[in-house]
Amino acid sequence: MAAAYLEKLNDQQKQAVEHGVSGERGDASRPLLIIAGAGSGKTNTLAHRVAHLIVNGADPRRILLMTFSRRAAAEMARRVERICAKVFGTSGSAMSDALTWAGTFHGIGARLLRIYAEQIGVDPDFTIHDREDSADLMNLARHELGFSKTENRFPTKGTCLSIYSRVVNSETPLDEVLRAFYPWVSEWQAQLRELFAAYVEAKQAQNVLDYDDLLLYWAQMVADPVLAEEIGGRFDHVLVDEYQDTNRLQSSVLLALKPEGRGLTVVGDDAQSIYSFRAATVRNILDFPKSFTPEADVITLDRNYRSTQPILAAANGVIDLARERFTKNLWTDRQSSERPRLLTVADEADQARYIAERVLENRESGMTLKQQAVLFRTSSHSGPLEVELTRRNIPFVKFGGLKFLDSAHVKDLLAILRFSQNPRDRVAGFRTMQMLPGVGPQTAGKILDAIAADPEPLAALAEIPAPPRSGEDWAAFASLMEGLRKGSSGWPAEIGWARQWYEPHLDRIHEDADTRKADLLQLEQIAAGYPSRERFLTELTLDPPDATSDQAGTPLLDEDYLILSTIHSAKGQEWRSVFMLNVVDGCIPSDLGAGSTHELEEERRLLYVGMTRARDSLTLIIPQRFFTGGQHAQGDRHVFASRSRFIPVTLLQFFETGSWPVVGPRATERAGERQVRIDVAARMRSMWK
DNA sequence: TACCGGAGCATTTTT
DNA sequence: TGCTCCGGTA
Repeated sequence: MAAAYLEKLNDQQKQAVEHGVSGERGDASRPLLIIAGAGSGKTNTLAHRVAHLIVNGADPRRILLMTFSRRAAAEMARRVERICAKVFGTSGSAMSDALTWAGTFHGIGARLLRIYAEQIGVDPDFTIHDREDSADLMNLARHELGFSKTENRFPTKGTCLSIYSRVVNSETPLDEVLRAFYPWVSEWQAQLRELFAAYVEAKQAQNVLDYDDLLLYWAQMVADPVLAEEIGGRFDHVLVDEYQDTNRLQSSVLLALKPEGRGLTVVGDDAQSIYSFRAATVRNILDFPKSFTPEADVITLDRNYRSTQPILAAANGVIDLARERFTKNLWTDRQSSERPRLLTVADEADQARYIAERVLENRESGMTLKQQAVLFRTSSHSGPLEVELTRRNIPFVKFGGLKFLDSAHVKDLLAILRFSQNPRDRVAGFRTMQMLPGVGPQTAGKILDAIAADPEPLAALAEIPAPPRSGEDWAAFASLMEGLRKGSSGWPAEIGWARQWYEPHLDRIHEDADTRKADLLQLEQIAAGYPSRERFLTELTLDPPDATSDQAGTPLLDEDYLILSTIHSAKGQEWRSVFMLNVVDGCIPSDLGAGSTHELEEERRLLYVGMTRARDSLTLIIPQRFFTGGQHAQGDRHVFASRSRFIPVTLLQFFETGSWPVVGPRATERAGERQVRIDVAARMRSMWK
């Protein structure tokens, strides 16, 4: 009976896959917690479990699979499909569309909200604000309430939004949140409450939802017993990945969906919890078993298939020093004589040179660039390295940090589309109007007020007399919006229209209009992949393209490139060779994260997560001296750094320590490089010719 | 009322 | 450093 695809799994994995499926019917509904250490084949196990459910008769359309990112969901669906294809023969590919409910918490939430919108009094045409939009709206409310001109400085829009978000996501009262995380703004508690009330009202009046609302409204829906049963009843099985990085609001949703835990499986690793800044709490995973009677079953996967034994030993050493440990040490039988390297270099420039050289050496010996990755705590840490890689023509793609969507021109174009999708969306409208010459905040506000009352606001736009200084641009704008309202030309032609209207304004507003135009063309390409404007806007907000490459535009799918990534974005991934930048106090742990023990412990786990991404080779680099962002405007801009406190002397035994460059023949080599540097200037100049 | 320039300030990680 | 806010000017 045992299916062939189960044979490659180890006993624990097999147990996790078969739990409640192959055995007695009676325990089929028992909730399950899988504690899966780094590299323990977690994704594979979960995929097998889903496939196994399907093979044993579960309806894939009634399986809800929630992962941390869309990318992870897609990967999971792909694997499930492959396993099923083997079992069912060729017809397996037919089920690729069948696993329809795979996505992130936020994505699934958005989808359910559109379905049940009418029942809960929400207009299904709502648009979704990303972080920046939310901050802008918060700012509008902040200004209207007069908090921007207080004697003592009122917290900035970003801080206000963070506080609001944490209150919502952690289901904790405002005063507690302020006390624990924002003690310096506690004097503003009353005003913040007022601000948040205004913010919520504004969102509702404008028919927009922010990220938190997608969870919050979902939680509200399932707080109603009838709706809870209806929505919960859509799914026979609910599986959640990366459970250690969910917050209380998410666990509330989950428990309301499946109060008895029937068909519920969650997977995670408390040692890899690194999202508490987003109100994720490790308590979710720890308290999961006891949330049910009888308690959920727990299966632990502690065999690591990824890293060599010396790498694992070092990583275990780091996490062993954690203040609280809840789980296991990982083990492996992948022997190797190569210990991870702990390398001291003079500064960030040397760090960059070293990596460039090593990466090329590795490639010479047959390791592609894609099999190598450079990880760092903070997106900006990779700056000098990016310069060095560009100089040497080493292609790379960077994950994390600033995104494509954050650039002003892309946001402009999206604002036009969003405004036409939902004319009540004030942030989008504001932004759109102000692209017109001679239209500033005042005029934009007045126009928006004037059309808001009309049942067809965009149609009303045509009736409005052109603002005095907008001249002929107004007519073109009005006809564009009219066209977008009617949707007569369809998707994706609409985005082309909007772009053509926008381009002259782009030329006027920005110096470097040409590179920006290329971005817009790329956006148009991406847009073509979506069936409708609404889907495009929603999914782009929920799942922004997360990579930026040095060659803007071309999707580098076939080419070879080096991976640069923040540690956060590296979650769940692995590479043969991993380099970690700036393993020094102040970077890991980050100065900002070293406040409470809580935060400090998370920084430690961050280092652990980074180290456990490596398969064969791991190098931690310690620049002794580096530039700071310029905090000390007049003072010394160099900072002398020391090895991260997470690697105390007692752990040095796990590493091969050394420094670079090695004195001697290398010196001439470096002198040679310096001459090459002149080329950079030449390249810069040639950009303008 | 739009827009420009200067001053002052905060400063990570992401759905 | 790069962004936001503020005040002066057209």
